[in-house]
Amino acid sequence: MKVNIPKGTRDFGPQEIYKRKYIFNTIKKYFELFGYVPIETPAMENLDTLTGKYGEEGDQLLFKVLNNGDFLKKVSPDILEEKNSPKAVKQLSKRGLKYDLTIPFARYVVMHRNEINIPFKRYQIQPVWRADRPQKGRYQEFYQCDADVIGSSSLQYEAEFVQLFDKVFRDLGISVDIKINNRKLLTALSILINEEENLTSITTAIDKLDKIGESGVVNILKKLKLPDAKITSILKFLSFRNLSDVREFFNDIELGQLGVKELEEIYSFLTNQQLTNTLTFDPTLARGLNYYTGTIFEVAAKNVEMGSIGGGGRYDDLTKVFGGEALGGIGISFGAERIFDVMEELKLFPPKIKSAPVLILTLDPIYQQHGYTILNTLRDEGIKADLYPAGDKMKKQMKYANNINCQFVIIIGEEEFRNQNASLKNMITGEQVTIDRDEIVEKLLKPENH
RNA sequence: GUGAUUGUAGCUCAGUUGGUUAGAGCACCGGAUUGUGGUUCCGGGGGUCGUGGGUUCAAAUCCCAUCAGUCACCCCA
Repeated sequence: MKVNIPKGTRDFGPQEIYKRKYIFNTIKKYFELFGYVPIETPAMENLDTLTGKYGEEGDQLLFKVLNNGDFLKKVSPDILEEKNSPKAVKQLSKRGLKYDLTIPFARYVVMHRNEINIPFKRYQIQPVWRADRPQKGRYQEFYQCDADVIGSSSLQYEAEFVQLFDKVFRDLGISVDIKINNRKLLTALSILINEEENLTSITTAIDKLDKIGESGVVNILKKLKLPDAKITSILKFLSFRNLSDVREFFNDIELGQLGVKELEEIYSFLTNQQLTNTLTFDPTLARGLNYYTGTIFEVAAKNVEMGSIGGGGRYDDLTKVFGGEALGGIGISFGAERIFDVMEELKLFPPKIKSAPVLILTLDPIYQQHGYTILNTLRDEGIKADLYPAGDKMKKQMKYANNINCQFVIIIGEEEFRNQNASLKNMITGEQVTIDRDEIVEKLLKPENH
């Protein structure tokens, strides 16, 4: 039988799990340190909760869960006859796998409005699913690591997220550039050139700049039938590298002034704070997600070819789609899968990311109970330990110990059994000593052995 | 959804213009070494050549279809 796993999914072996946990734990550590509290939401949501939130394309990428029971019986015959999938889905499926963590979070906030304290700072590290075609760094099942603050418009949180990005990537050893911009500036740009109805198209065009270059962006803008003068204005805006130019550029646009003021306030929060990584104002940063209304972030790894490994931004009315009161907020996300790939590529994982147990070897089944007693003594002391099942030749047992990267093995043979002691071998140095039973724990607990 | 590309041992790959029994390295198993792994030497097992069809005296090799992976685009993390 030929077995396989679904497209875009992966198995993770022990080594990969250790590495992934290392990333998640680092992120989690700083989420906690910054006062965020964890929540989890189900793998499945009602389809009504998910559909229509991610655009038409997003709806197609939703995994739908087939209804239980005789689901075909409940579908009206005309719809089956019509072969209209979107219509049929409504009767075939009432649940879907979650597509991101943000919409389920919004649903959570509305449902639990009276239990949460505003401002509510939550983090969430869970898998999400998208029926996308897989490619490098993109899977159908992947983890998102999100943190959001809702119910406050204070720009201190922007500063906080900059520092959160900075510290996490510092700890992981990835050198990054944290790019920052404000959607208000992009909106102001569309007001300035009197193209407000094209805001979204212009924004998505700008977002592609680093991929398709200036000429590519110009081509898109020309297709939108923008006159050359307006395109020139857009390019001028994109060329700015400091805020004073932007302020001057938007002299008469109130929203533009506001955007600059917000960015300046974020910078002033950070004035006396040490950042390991760079923070760059980037007017070309746009981000595709339409719900962002204020500050936007994107984090790019230096020295490696990879899309963004983190991002986020400020939004209004996250909860409005579910009929709750309009609560705005700001959130960021770490692209854990891509961070993993970057760290593999740059060989940034620490060599000793896991610790193998001390392995007890017995040279004859008659000593197995004896070994089992020692095993429990070690475990009681909190020493990670294991006992090789009796019977195999010493060579095979040693090989096993070597393969699982044991630092120490304890050997119980005829001699040790007779003298009530044990042979302790350091697998790294090859050094082997005979010690009393009582000394084993003491010896293994020595700090240089950890 | 659109396009490109690759499927040969557990893994990474070689395999000439179609031509005898499809190879290598690593991994695995055994031995050299009956109480010592990681180094060395010797030996061994393991393949429907992704699948199905076609062309041919003859197909891993050529053609068609199909499935799967990978990569790019759209979009996105």
